[in-house]
Amino acid sequence: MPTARDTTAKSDSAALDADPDAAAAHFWEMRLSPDMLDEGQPTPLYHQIYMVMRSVIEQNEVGPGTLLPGEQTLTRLFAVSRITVKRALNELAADKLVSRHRGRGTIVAPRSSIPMVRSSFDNLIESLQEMGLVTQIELLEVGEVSAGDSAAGSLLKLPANALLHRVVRRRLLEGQPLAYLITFTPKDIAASFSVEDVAHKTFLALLERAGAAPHEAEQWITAVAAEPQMAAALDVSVSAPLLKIERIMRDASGRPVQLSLGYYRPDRFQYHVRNVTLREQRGAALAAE
Amino acid sequence: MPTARDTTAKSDSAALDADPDAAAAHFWEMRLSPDMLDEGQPTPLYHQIYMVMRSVIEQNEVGPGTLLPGEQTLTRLFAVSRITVKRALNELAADKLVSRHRGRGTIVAPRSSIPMVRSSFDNLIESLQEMGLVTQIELLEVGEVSAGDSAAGSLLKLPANALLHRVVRRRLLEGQPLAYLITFTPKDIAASFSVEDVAHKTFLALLERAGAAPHEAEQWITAVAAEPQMAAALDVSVSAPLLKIERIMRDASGRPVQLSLGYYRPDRFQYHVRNVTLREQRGAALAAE
DNA sequence: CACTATTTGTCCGTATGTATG
DNA sequence: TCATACATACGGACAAATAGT
Repeated sequence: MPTARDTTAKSDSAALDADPDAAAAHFWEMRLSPDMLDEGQPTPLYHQIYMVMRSVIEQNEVGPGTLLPGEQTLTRLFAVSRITVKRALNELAADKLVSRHRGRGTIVAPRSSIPMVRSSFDNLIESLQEMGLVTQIELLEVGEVSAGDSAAGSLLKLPANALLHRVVRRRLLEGQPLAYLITFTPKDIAASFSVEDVAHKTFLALLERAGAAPHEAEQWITAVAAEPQMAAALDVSVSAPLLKIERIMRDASGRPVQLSLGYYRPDRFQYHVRNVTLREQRGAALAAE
Repeated sequence: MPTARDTTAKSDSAALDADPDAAAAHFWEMRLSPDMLDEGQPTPLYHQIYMVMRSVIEQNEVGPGTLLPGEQTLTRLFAVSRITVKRALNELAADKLVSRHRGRGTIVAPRSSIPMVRSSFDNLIESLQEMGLVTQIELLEVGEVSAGDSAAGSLLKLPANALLHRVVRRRLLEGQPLAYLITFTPKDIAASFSVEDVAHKTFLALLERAGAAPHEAEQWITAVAAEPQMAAALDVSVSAPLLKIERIMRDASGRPVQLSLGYYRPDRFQYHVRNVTLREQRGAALAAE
């Protein structure tokens, strides 16, 4: 992780320890290469380079203030023309990820520093406050849909002519968009929910009041590209990656009482699993093989 | 799901039930629209259309034998020129997802039916076989990196001059790309790993042999956009959403013994969590509020 | 202060790819 | 299929700003 003027920078090579600039150069030589790009892809080269550089910055491989290699150097490292490199760097600048100045170079911009939520579902009682208090809810839509018109109907195991209570909300973290949440509840359970209720009370409380207290839950976690609607609500670009958490909650009798679809900004929310025990962890290890 | 000559086709509208062709037309009218394309994106329009149609086919929204709308119709639905639609359909044909015949139209090809893996880490001993036997591993890279040159070093809590054993692999499911896996192991633990070992044995076995049997694991799950390299390996386009699972494994003494970064195709892998108990589930419910 | 090396900005001409009608 | 327009990518050239000598 080379920093612009960091005389304490270390490296594996003793020769590089003395010279921080050489250490930084070594870092980029190792990190960037022409085979990170693919001519066969329909995506333009400048955007592929943009993706690589953005990843380096967002994954904190280089810190704010770091001087990126010059256009000439990147031209050599990626084996493309200078115009192509320039365009990639300009896209980074347009996204405020770097700042560019003639004669000075391209410098990694300071972090926006919006805190990240790490939701762990094995000890969430503690992070409950972090999650519940620092974040706000915005009610976007309330309405009804036919079970037959929505994939939610079959997941909740309802006949096609049944009605579903549908709520769309947005969760904010420190005033910044965090998640886009769609909740489906069977009409008979949601009959007593008023708009006021939905806007101000938790669904957990409402479900308990309706005599449909959740007893178990099942979740599927995956990644999706942001569709225009949620992209606008979450202030990301269309097709940006989002973490999707689909959850079905059932009551003590096993009847599905709620389906929720949550779309989370990955830069502000991570799903955390810890203390995987040995038995599970053997599975986890195998899955990573 | 309209099928070419399926008189039993159903729809939410009674009027459409009588005419299967009208029902199919209605399906496509609802499913496709110009909003699904983004002129502002660097990805060419023909490829965006290709992605949309491929998704429709691979998600089983239409079955094999289904007649796709003609080029004229797609030209209208997507609001692009006929040549652009033609190119998208030709790419689908090149991928053997459809067959095209003059005068007949474009027909969805029989399924290769790539199953989806649902990795649940609470009962993985059973799906262990599913995961271990049905999938294959390809070794892409083996090498060493300096801890200081990689973010992995600090995560494994190693000094900057320490060495890391780095392995890049690809996991295939039924011959199709499933995951791109990068594994970092401290050099002292990995000293006994040969290339043969890495290519044919599980890391779990190798770690146990090296006296660094994993005892606990911690995971972070998030979504990222595919970089060019992993996009090529996973056969997705650059910037496609991928599920990222970062995992640190520690031995009984708490020392980190391995860091693995897994990038999974969301259409072939989902992280599944079930049987969330009441205490956890109250937290889960709140997080979704 | 000038001089120089470095770095980004701008412009040209050309070839190919993308998209329209 | 053709003609047209714009985007992408290349190589090259020169100008303008910056930092160090």
